[in-house]
Amino acid sequence: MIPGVERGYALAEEEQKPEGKIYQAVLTEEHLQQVLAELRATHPPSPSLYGREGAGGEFGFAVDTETTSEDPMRAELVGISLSTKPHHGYYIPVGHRYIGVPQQLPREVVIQQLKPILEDETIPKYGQNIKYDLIVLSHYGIELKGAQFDTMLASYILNPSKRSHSLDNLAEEYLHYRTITYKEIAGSGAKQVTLDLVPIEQVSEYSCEDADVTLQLTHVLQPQLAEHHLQQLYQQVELPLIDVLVTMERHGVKIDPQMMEHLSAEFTKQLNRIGQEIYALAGQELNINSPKQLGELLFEKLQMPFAKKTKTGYSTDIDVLTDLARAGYELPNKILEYRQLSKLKSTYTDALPKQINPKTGRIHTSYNQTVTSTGRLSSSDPNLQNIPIRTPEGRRIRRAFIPEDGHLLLSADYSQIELRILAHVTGDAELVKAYQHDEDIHTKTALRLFGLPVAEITPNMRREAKTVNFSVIYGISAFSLSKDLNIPRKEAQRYIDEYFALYQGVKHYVEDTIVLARKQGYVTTLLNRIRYIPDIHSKNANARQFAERTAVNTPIQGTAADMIKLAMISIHKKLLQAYPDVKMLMQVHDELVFEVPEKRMEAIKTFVVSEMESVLDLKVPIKVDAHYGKNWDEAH
DNA sequence: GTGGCGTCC
DNA sequence: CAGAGGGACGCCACT
Repeated sequence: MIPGVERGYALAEEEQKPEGKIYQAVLTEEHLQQVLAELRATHPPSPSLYGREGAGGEFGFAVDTETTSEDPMRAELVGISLSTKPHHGYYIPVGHRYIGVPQQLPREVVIQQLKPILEDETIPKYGQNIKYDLIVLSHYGIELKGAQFDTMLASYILNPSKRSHSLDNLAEEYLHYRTITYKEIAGSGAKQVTLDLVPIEQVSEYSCEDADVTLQLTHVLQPQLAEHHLQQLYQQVELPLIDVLVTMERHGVKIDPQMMEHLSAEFTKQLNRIGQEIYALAGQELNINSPKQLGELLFEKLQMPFAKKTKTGYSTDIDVLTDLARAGYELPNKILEYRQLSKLKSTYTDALPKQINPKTGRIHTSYNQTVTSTGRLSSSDPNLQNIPIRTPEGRRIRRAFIPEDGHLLLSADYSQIELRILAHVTGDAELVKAYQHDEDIHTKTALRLFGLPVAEITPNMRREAKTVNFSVIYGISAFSLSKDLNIPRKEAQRYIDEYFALYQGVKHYVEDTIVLARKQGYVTTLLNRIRYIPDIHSKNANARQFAERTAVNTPIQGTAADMIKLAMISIHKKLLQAYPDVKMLMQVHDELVFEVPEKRMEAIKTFVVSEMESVLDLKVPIKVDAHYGKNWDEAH
């Protein structure tokens, strides 16, 4: 704790909340009716005000749910807090269950009474990470509508690179107010308990404060969005995306746990076999999963030449082991094989079945909308955006992702989306022309790199050109490209030079973007998503170059993120109306996966492709590939 | 909790 | 001369 600053109190004298009972626990029917009347009274006076820009915060109320779990798909409702004006809050406990708990209003009654207000779209609601509350409330028959402001999303849109957008941090930053933390009322570590076991008086103070702070933050953040011209991105993209993500997360995806178990058993056998081979070659037993022990074995006991070091010792990563294998050593290959299987088993075939929700029998990832600096989504618990696909063993894991009976999986992915956006953003004549004429961009680059006619371009030349095409987006160096392609550094540099000689618009874009980032301190995407690049002025050359690559990459990656978000929103709205039995299941950055009734597949496929391709009008055509099948692997 | 490593786009 | 690829999440070992 910071000396002199007690939790729950303002940091500065003038910021202190007024004295008096302003946070109230609601325990009687009479009190509840009073609260409901107050909530209804927050209705905007005229329908024309609803949804009007700038109306946020003037009417409506903040809402927050307290539950027994961080995972909304497993959470049970403990209480609901509401705030209609700053420094005021109500907490309605419905699920506390400790010895000596006072009489609470029956949950069913509270739900039934709150439902019409929470579902009234014309009454604005404010929340912090309101996606969570939407999912929890849905399990009690409430489809919250009118969610007009999410403070976490607003903070993210204002500055996506911040490490945290938690309410505690937002309160401190924007209100200079230190909130009661979750740990302070629930404990931490082994002593942590769920909120249903914490006294109502304590949870009431905590929860009312959260609703209160959320309301206050809405007043502060809403004008800031307007100032930074971020309202459109917020209203047109991030806010409507919440409903899409809620639907996806709630529905979940089906996996075949038996198939996973079978794979795990098979991997175990192979791991044992390869492990024995490794021990034999090593002349000792060791923990192959320990980079430390592995480094000591390879570079001390066996005296292999070490290529690079980490902060803590020898590096034993895939590059190092591959180089050693190329040099003729047998052991590194075995270790690589072991590593791959070990990864697949521990991260996927062992872990995924444990994530099956017992109530739904499906896997419900969490899509986080406020993590990445570029505007992409991330996925966790479990992460469904890094399911293997490259190797045959990996693809077997994808085969365990299956549709509901009578359905098929449809996968639709943007073809070369970042290169197409590069063409649009840079306006490069050659790139634009190539895409407008539907040419093979990798072959086109290969023609230049190798100075040969089309007929003489080998698949390997095209592959190398493909690597160059993609590497440019990331701002790769000749050093890394040479390692990637296993070619001399000079040759790699020649590739890069030839690339920029052909695509001069890209060269100019790279230069101009760095200059612009220096001048304004940030870069933006097509939809005006912003990312600050403070290190662009760093005197540390490394940090500065990193910042320059970031500045160049972010508008590309971020615009691709904008595009697929728009597509998700559009598809969601139209699907809900026309085909409610079609479900969007997953997003993997440039891919959307759907669960589709077999009979409807052809129509849906055509619809999805058309929506994804047309959601933004760029200088170049956008192409989407779509496939379907009985599992996620087949759908590729 | 941190670092190394590996999976994805 | 060192460091030299954008964005994520999760598992394991080790401290």
